[in-house]
Amino acid sequence: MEGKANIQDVAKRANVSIATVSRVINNQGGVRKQTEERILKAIKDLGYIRNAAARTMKSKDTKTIGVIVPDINNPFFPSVMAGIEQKAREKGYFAILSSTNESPVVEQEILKNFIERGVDGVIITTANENGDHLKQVHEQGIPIIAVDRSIQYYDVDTVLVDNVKGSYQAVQHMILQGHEKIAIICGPQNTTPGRERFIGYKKALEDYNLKLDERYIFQGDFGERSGYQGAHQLYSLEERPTAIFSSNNLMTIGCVKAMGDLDWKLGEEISFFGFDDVDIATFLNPKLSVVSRPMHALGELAFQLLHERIQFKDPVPKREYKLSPELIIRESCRLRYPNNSPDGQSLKK
Amino acid sequence: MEGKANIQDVAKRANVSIATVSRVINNQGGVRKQTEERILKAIKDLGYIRNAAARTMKSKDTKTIGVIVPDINNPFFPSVMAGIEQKAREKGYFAILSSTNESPVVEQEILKNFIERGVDGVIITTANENGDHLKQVHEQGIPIIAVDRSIQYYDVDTVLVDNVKGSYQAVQHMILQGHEKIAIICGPQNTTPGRERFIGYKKALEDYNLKLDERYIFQGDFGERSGYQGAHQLYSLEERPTAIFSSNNLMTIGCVKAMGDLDWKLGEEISFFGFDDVDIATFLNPKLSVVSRPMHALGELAFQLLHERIQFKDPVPKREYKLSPELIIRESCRLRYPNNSPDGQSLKK
DNA sequence: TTGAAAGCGCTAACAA
DNA sequence: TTGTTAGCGCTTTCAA
Repeated sequence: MEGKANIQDVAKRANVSIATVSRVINNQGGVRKQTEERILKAIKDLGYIRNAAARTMKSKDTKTIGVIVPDINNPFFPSVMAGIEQKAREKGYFAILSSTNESPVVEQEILKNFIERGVDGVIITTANENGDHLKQVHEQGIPIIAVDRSIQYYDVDTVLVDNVKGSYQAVQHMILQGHEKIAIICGPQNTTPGRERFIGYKKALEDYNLKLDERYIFQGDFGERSGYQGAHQLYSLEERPTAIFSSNNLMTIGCVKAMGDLDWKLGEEISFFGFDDVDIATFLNPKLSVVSRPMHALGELAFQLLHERIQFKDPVPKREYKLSPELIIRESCRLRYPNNSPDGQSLKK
Repeated sequence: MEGKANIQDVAKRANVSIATVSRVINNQGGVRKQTEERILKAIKDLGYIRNAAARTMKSKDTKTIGVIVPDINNPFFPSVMAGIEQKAREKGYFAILSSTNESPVVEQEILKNFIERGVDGVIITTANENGDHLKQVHEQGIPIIAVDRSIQYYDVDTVLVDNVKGSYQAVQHMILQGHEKIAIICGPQNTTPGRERFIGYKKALEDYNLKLDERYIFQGDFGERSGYQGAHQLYSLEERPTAIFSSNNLMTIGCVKAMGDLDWKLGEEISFFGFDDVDIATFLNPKLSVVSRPMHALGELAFQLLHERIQFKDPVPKREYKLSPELIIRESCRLRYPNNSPDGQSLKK
């Protein structure tokens, strides 16, 4: 049947009022079995599909949540999104996904669009942690969950990975392997993960009485290219580091690429630890040691929190979750002084 | 200001009628400058954001397109999506993205949801090429563009990669390198790429008078695991192939992993060519030769076609585009008989 | 240049 | 168990 039938058409064809049709559509009961069947048949015959816009105008909620990520090409985000989507579908919600390309302007637009569409909630990894632009969302009474990056200027439920812990442990591992000249390729310091991973790095050095050396700190932007540049810069140092910690997946890839180009022997001349597991990790020789994040779980938890907020509008205080990352020790971080100091004992605090 | 202002509130505050406010919101002109400014101020003061649902009810179009992919974790799709999104944003459209996990049932649901929401068009890589489930969309007069996988039972604009050509050239390359026992790890034969890449493989063998050998054909499902299994199976053969062609990125990864585990020396004992470029390609030694697809362009073109369909509703006949893949010859396919037949001359047709 | 008013398709309160 | 009806917030004639 030609589409575009509306509730009127169905009512007419089934010889009932639109109210009755509405009852059937929404499974509200209170309709005689016989009538219901007639209506169901009419719906099928007409190929009727209810108009969400009209429905939303009355009932307010849309059963839709908006999801915003900064970079859809970073495999981390599709994984998180998959987690969100799965849980959302289970609860009868529908997720609409958007990527900002790290542009706060685009993020603004998307957010506005989300409000226009009346999403019931928003899950966001923001391109602008300042958070001013989220105020409008908040004012509309739309709950927000921050994932992976927190929001500064007001309280939002937040789901993070314990970045400090992850990078601390990674750097600690390097130290215990005897490394002292440990470089870091940082992420942007205006992002939670960028900042926190740097903090973990500094803390580990401090705890083991290694002093921070500016030369070994490279400011990257979480992009592959900056990882590549970072490795180059560190290689050009007169006194090269013996180990490098990379703050995320893409920079790890760039970094390892550079090492190949520079013929900087991974595992021999330069040890390595990366935040985020990557496809290439197990294909390299030596295999990359990494800090791995529970991406799917991150997404699931985010939706769960959002769902609670949507259902119980009461102003529960802000909640913050930190999921633990997992250290995956493979082969790229080798003992620094195989003869002198087999396990770095002398360095223990 | 507390949100949820509507056009009424704005009108009241600006001392005009809602019609005038509407004119300003939609930039229709015909409003005195002074009045417009008053209205703009009211909008700002009230934090007014127009209600898309109400708007849609009148004006029909939503400036929204729906995008469906089968597997958001396959990096191919995020790239395509990025292409779509970019073009869409340029034209003032908003893309809502969904992943089906290769489930036709989920795809159905999503499609229905898209119709309910009144999307202006759909771009889809279907999990069910049969296409019956798309009829309802078609009947609503919503244009559809198929990407990467075609639709069988009725005419839809389609954007594909020239799979036959790509795999033909890859296999041809292997043949010219002197290989005769060339295995293929196939994709599902009920998908366009799966079928077509197999066809290219067969055609190349035929053209060079090599006969098809059942033992060298492994049926995979485009997932990493099946690539892994494929390599294992081929390795277990009494008479092993000397070269393998893998039909997509994920299976390539699985395949190479297996080779590592089996200590099947890539490039020496076994040559390799894969469809789709992958991150790991240039990190392996030897580097992987691959057929690369123009993913971003695929997405851009898809949106462009869709946009045309949305604007000019006239029934233009179905169009089908095939973008050419690119052969990236790196190192994983080596000469088979370095002494006897240096460049495969004797095999030329 | 502005305003009044008729719906768009639906839900839900109230009536029967 | 079913029907009548009043909006939801907006766009868009038509009139002024």
